[in-house]
Amino acid sequence: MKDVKTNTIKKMESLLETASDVTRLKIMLALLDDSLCHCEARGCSDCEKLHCMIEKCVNDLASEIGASQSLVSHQLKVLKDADLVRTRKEGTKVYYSLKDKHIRLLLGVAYEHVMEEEASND
Amino acid sequence: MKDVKTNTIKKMESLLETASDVTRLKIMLALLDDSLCHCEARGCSDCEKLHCMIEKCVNDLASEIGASQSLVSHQLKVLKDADLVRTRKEGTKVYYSLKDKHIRLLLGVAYEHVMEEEASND
DNA sequence: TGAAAATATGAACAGACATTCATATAATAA
DNA sequence: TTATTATATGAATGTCTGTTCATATTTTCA
Repeated sequence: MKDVKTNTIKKMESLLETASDVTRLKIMLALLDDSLCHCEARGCSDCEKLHCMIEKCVNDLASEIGASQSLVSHQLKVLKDADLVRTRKEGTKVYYSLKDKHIRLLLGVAYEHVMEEEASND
Repeated sequence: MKDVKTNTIKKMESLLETASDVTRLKIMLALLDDSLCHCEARGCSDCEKLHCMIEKCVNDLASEIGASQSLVSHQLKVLKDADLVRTRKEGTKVYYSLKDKHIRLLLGVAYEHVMEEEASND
């Protein structure tokens, strides 16, 4: 990890920057929900036991996290442009899901860090 | 991962936000450098094989990443306030090191995501 | 065709933030 | 003490970004 190229660091910044927003985190956590896994039915290839990927449309995400349709759509565009989510169109609806296991890992690491911090002190 | 508390999400945002800056990433990557490990000599307890933790003082970090002393000090304060680094004072010098393995993991996941992305396309 | 549903987009504003410059503080040595 | 080294801090500035509101686009169905 010694000589990391400037361009690589910029891409790391972009990834973390995109992930570091409450609204976008709520969206991604909603897409990380492990209680509603339909991976097998959808033929998902890189499903993991506890961090299973699901997909939800814009309005459902908006009502689930309690934000306006416009805001969610704006932030989904940010997530899409940064390649953190993928889309699937069906009629008038657009279903969003997390891009790959790196994103799930990133959320998992951040989550565990916060949880351990909460458990240890303050 | 279904019902994540608002406060937990805010802490996740704070962690990721703190990590998502080129200058701070350069600093942390400099502290992740695996070629200068002195962990055993320092009695480091949570050292890992390839991601060994080291410590460096402010001026050394500044010259290593090519930034001003003031900027590095400012950003180190941000990292310290967010609990991503720890400090050790020795005379007039202050040595900084990464806080724990979660931070190393976070950097590792972000790094691998970018590297795989670079390898696969664009 | 027109209406309705779902999503996307553009403009605008307020608040936050990274960087620089100058200066202050702390610790050591002479 | 004074000088020097190392680090921290305050103010100022320019830029970026999250959110809202209004509106546009796209698709389906009658």
